[in-house]
Amino acid sequence: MASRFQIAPPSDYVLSRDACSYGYFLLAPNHWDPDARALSRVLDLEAGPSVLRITQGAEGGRASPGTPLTVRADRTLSRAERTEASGQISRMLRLDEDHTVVRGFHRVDPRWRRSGRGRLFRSPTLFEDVIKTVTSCNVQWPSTVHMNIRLCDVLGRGGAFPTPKRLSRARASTLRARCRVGYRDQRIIDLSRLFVTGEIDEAWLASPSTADDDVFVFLKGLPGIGPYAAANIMQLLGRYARLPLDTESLRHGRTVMGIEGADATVMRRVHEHFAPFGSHAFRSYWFELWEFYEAKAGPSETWRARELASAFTASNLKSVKAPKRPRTAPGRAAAPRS
DNA sequence: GGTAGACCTGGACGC
DNA sequence: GCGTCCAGGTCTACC
Repeated sequence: MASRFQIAPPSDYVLSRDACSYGYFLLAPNHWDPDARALSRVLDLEAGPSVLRITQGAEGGRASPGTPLTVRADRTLSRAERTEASGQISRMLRLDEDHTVVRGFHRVDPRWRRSGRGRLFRSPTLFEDVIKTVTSCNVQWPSTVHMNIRLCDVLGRGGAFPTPKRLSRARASTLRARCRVGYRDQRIIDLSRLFVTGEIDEAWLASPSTADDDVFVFLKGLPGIGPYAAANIMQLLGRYARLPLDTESLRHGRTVMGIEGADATVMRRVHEHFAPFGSHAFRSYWFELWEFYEAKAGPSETWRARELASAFTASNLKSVKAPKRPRTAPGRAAAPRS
């Protein structure tokens, strides 16, 4: 018999808004159903994989903020498995960030107060976040989508994302030939081994007593992790002060912010622009980018992964004009959302 | 410390 | 359908 249980989210939580807030919600094994407003994925739990489906209120309807999340599993889960699943779902949906955290962000950047945006989707585990970040480097979005589908199909139990143990035992040739990860093959295996041996310590990385700079230096020393990937993993850890600047930042700087000049100049000015947002810098930066993507492809809660993949190639993005919105620095009046 | 080139895949384009 | 070019971040060798 299937299991069903509920999770109480923060009082301002809206699943369709807060889950559809970062590209990883479109990457396997995650599946967002825009019609039902439901997030499904396989979790590799103690007794084996289980397909979980998360909804808020009536399927397909608009739930009011804070409505309990309903989780349905395709098999009976033990009490321990329900606890395990709840913990992973909480991490994925950032249920640890209550309304006071989001309000704090809106005080610094009031542009997002009306929509309520503030939380960013991530993976159920740090390991999955790190590997997904590696698959997003040096490729365009469709390749990232395909690499994650193949990793789950080839190496995940029952379609789940592969565990560190399984990936650490994989052959580089399998990763390259069947998962199409290219030169990332050995780096992914090496990263997985570091998780298995405990040399990557999530508790230390996530601890408020660990300085951002120390985390950044540590991450940058990992195989396959450079400055961009390290900064991205930091935001996935909930450390939002540093920006993962990449070619998308250049495009945003030029087309949306109107910055001219050489790449290094644009990068520096993008960094300077968001620095005043302090510990919320990445949120401000990201929701500007997200608004641009929504101007191109419609509201993110309507996106379908496979249809969307082709829309997010560099050539397509370059051809789209940015939404018009006055840029706002911290403390200034909020611009109305279009 | 800064720079150039290799790494690999898949999309775009020309024929 | 095939071949070529290009985009993308990290790593290594070299200056």
